[in-house]
Amino acid sequence: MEQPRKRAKPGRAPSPTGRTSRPRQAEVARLAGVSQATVSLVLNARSDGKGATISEETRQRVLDAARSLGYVPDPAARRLAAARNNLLGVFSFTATFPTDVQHSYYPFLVGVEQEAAALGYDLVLFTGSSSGGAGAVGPDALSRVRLADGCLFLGRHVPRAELKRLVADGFPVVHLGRREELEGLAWVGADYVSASRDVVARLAELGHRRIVLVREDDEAPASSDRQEGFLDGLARAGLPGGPAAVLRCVDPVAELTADRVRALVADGVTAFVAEETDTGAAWRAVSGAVREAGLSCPGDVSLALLGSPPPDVSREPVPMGFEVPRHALGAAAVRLLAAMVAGQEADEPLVACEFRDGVTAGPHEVHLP
Amino acid sequence: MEQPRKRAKPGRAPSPTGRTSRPRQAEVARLAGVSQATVSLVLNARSDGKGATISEETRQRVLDAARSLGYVPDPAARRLAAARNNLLGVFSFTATFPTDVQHSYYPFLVGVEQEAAALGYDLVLFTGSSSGGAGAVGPDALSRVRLADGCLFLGRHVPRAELKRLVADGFPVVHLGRREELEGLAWVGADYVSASRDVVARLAELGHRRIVLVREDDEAPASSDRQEGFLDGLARAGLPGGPAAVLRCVDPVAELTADRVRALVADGVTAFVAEETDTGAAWRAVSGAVREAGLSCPGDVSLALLGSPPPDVSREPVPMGFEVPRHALGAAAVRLLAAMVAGQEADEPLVACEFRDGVTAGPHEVHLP
DNA sequence: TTGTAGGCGTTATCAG
DNA sequence: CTGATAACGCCTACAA
Repeated sequence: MEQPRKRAKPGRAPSPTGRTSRPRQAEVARLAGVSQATVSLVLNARSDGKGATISEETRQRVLDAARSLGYVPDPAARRLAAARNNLLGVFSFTATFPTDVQHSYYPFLVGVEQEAAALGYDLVLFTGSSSGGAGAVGPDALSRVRLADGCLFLGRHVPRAELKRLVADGFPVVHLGRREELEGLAWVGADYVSASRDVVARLAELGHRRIVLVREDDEAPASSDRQEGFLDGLARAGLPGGPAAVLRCVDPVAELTADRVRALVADGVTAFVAEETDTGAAWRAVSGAVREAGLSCPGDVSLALLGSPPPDVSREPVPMGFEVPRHALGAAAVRLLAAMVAGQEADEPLVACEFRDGVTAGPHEVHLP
Repeated sequence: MEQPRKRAKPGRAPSPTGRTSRPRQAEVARLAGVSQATVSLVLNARSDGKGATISEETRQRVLDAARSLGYVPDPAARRLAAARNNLLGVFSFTATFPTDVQHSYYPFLVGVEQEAAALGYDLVLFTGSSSGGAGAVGPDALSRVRLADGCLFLGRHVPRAELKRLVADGFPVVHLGRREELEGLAWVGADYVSASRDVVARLAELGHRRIVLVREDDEAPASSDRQEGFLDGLARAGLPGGPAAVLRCVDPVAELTADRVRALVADGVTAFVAEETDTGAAWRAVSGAVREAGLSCPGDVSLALLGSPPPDVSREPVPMGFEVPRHALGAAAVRLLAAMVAGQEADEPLVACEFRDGVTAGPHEVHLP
């Protein structure tokens, strides 16, 4: 029976570039006088002692041969055989690198990259979420992410149906930012509740007895969390809470006039806490109104900001408050994703924010009657 | 004759999670009631009319099956079979997202992402170049990039041997930034020569007859290019060039004193041109010394900066000069890389800089004797 | 201790 | 028009 002859270049279009092929394990094996499998064994010697059943002499011969040939394993083949490609996806619903740096995911990506590197993963950036790029825009645009071992999602407007499908299929998915509406979707977020509570606690510690929160009129989880923590902080300090402690403004800058601030202060308020938003309106309103009212900041009243100051006012005095740990969030998301990819069901949804002393809050001396 | 039975999970550790593995072409085929090969044919339908010998009905069945299964081709397998990935690699020799945003590749990446999206490629960020991550630091660290169809390299310190290997093997590689030392390495860079020449031309047009360049004492291609363009600009305008027109400083801020500026002006110099460097020292020195010398800027002398002003002086008057088109550079690099991947030998190494009028240069009235 | 024999998922060729 | 089938380069259970 005649063996079918090997085709010269079977199933392969002639390489357009005349690519010279690199040495493979088979050639190393030939040079070392061993089998290809042995080469593989030697090259992937388990560092954990186990399975290292290769004679030192053979080992050296193989190593020498590999070196002299300049052998380098083919990553594609390696990954194919390992049924895993060490790739984590990153999918954002706006351009990952928007022209407007302010709105970018950059700070998160710093953490994402670092942690991915530490864990031995490379990153796939799926493009065209906005720009209408790589994946045809069809309803299965999201499906491209399956090429990675798992995928990280950033951004607000997530196509629920698509994502649900991925989750249902058991594809490892992590969302950066709290997102509890979607059953079974893993996420990591910042612990705004604790952080806000801590800020209030610190103000109380400084002697403040009447503290108000200035927030915008939206229903984002990030806002509710802060309010919850704020009110909880008041309660724990035995301070008056309730609706009176919260100023909910549609347009903070317009509504929080100098007069209003003066009235509040006259009424006994000694500290203002602003929530952080995209626009930074709440903080801008508070600090502006206080200044206009002619009140000195750490002296007459104390201010705090539940988040990071907007970049364009970064030259102003640093407000007491907390930093959203964007690096840490990115890193945590990657850790969680990697755990899911590895089949462990670890979860670490909430990441602590870092308290920031700042210079806008000081002790409040209780005035004697 | 008994066929050897397939092992259940041959050569593969039992999946710890029992995670459902990604669907393969075989399953799509089964669902569609065709052979796996047919699936492959349908999915890679040649757009160039040829070989599209598949009945429309079958085609649809296959497509539907693939969609309903969420099928996505395995990039590793695809690569291994000598096809394309639709993946472009990005490899930087420092962290791609460094903590210090100033030194980041962000502006380039904006262009890279946009162009990749437009061309239908996703991006693979190879991590750990610095952080010692994914690819163990071995000599084969670079070779991971072979998973992609081609790779973009950013950064100064490139392991020459490794890169050379990739290039020699015909793997499509593009370096972002001029790099002619390495034979055969494709690159894209900014056209500093033309841009600098244009700045001089503009100054000459404004009536300036004695113009000097202040540069630092390094040998970076970016510096030499600017000087070359500067001198060429002088020559074309029929102005005095030669070494006298170039102030080469080891420490510009220290060497370019107010006195020296005064002396130069007394000698007939009416315009100063500073090169752009990492530190921005040349520009800082020039603008500082002129100010100290009590000279008004667009009035007494004109200034120009061959590049973008350092961010920390961005509130100062915008200097005449040019912008390094970082977006465009990133985009051009991707275009070139994509062309190489497609087997075309296109090249567009030099990208034009954008002239910036600024407010630091004005007409020079020739004083009557 | 080493060699043998699949098989990972795709692509492309070649007979039916 | 479709179904086998042979690689691609590597990994590993199992036999010798």
